[in-house]
Amino acid sequence: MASTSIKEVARQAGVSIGTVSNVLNRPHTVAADTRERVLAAISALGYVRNDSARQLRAGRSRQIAVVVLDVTNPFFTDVVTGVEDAVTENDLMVVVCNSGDSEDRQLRHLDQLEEQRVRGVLITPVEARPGERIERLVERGTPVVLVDRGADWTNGCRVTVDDAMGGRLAGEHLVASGHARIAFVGGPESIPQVAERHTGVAAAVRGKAKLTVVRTPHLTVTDGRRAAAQIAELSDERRPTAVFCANDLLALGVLQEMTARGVRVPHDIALVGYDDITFAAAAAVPLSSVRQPREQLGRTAADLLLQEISEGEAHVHRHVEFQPELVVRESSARG
Amino acid sequence: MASTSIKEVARQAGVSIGTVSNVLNRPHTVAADTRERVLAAISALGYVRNDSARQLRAGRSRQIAVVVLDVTNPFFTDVVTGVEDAVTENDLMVVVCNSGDSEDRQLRHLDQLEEQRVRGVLITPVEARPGERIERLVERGTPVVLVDRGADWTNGCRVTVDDAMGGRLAGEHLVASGHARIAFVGGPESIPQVAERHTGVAAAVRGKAKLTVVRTPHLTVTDGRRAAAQIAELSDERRPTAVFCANDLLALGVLQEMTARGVRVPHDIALVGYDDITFAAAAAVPLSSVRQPREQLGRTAADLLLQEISEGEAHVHRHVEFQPELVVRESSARG
DNA sequence: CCGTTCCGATGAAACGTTTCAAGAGCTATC
DNA sequence: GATAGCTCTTGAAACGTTTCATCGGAACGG
Repeated sequence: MASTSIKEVARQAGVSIGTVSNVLNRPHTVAADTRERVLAAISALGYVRNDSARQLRAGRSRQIAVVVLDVTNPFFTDVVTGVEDAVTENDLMVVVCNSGDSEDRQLRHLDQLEEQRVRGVLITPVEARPGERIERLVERGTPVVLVDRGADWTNGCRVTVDDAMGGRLAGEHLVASGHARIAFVGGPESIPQVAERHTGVAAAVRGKAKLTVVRTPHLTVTDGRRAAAQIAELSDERRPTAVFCANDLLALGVLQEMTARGVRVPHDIALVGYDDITFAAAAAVPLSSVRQPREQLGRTAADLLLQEISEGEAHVHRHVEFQPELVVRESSARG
Repeated sequence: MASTSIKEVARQAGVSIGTVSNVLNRPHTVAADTRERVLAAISALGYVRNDSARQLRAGRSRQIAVVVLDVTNPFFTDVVTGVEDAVTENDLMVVVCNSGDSEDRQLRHLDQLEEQRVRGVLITPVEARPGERIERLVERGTPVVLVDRGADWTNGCRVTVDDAMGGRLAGEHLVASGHARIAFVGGPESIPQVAERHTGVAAAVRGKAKLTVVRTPHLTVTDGRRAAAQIAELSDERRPTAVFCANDLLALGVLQEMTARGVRVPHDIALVGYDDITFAAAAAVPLSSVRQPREQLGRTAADLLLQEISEGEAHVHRHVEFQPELVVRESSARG
């Protein structure tokens, strides 16, 4: 309980505390028998290093932080997995913080993290672009890498996925499949990702098919069902023969509502989602979807951070953009 | 970059460091104008408290850790959310560690956490019951609460969900719906949860219906499809009219395969899953499922830990068991 | 036998807080 | 005008490491 310190280890082993420290940090500089004695004392006393003291002396911690928007969102948990992969070799530790989409909690986490002198921060900020708090963090010398956020931010590295390209891929696929009337389901446009995906599909379709837009208040299954109901009620000659949704939840909702109404997917209407969540492949009709390299996003973000940490002043910020990939499944197979 | 210390704040404000510390920790004991001066200096210099020094002095940290089996599993992320809810009021911080089902990583995390002198640990250990490392942690005075693990462990608090009861609920529901031949799909039995759910359904069904067991190597959608194929190929008089799956992924697989084979759910075969993951309600045929109070599990675990922390020696370990709840949806509606 | 070199161990300083006994300066009381 | 009792501030010690200059002694060369 009363945690034993290096001092007691030293006494027990009959050496000075400097020697114990050497055993811990530079074992080769210590004579073999002394080392043995110290190690014996350590395990006899159940000594555990005190990281606070260590950090205090070192002036910095050995942790990097990932601040995610929402731990319950598979996108972010996959990113975290990628980060952990990249970091494990270095003797750094990853701490995961959840802002839960609350600016207040994000703030509290950043305060805490700065007090802990973390070596760096990977963050998808609640706001579309990093606010004053994050800028201050950077200014004071903590490297920050932005994940999937912050167009035209230049004070740090960024990793993003090309959402316009994702929209384009979906659009091109549907046009190539011969669809002349296509709907884009998604919203609100204030989410940059949604707007970009829209832009992308619009560009791909332009001049080749008619694009209808169905706005949704959010990106949920329920909103998808509502949008599908709207679409299903259009007259035959106006009803699109293909739907591209801004994410998979919407697409699942669309699928569900269409099935309930006897509209067959893909026979009567083709369907493409976005994100390729685990359940896309497992849906009643396996869902075509645009996949983002989530783990790689995390891995790369972590690599950039590690580079910035090791390069110090010499570091030049970089922006890495990933290309998404279209996964074609039954829901958009040529009927 | 060179983080400013309390000392420079003191100099800038023309007071002693003790006074600065007082402004930070007991503002009311400091004269108003002095306080103002100090606060001005703090913001002018961009001073950020050094948590390591603080902790070193205090002898303990202000963090509690949650070590989860798998961050990408929605079960655990919901538990984490519950923990965060419970902890926010206290000025403790939650750090999330992911053992990724690897004993090695779990070990590394526990070592790190102990060096950091965390106040307590919430953990679902990789092993079925806490191993030597966890016992040592407890012995040395770090409170540990086990989440959904560790039958008959007495060295700390535990929270669990009554899996046998979950199985029983599903079984009773299906029997009450008039099914005479029921299948249990799941495996491996070495997972305590699977075995308990099996026991529960067996008890509920005994004497009222015939229970067939279809073993699966894992708990995935693919395994569910395979199991469904086996079931679909039985002769009409032997084929069960209802299936209870050990988790929702299996159930989704079963649903998919049945649909593909033209077997209608629930008309030809009823289906009940376990976990009530988000996508259970969003499946092509909304899935009946046994729901576990995931967030509450986390909240309660955190509460127990906080109690143990505050009660100290006087603390008596407790075991809280939650009852799951059956959510009936279309997949098991009376045909 | 002396000077040099090398190996290993030592002791003290430093990191940035918090805490607490003690002191300084006032006011109120007698 | 001395005493006591305030309020506010101070200075020093302590927390447990790491680091680094220093030192003792052995080995070695001349």
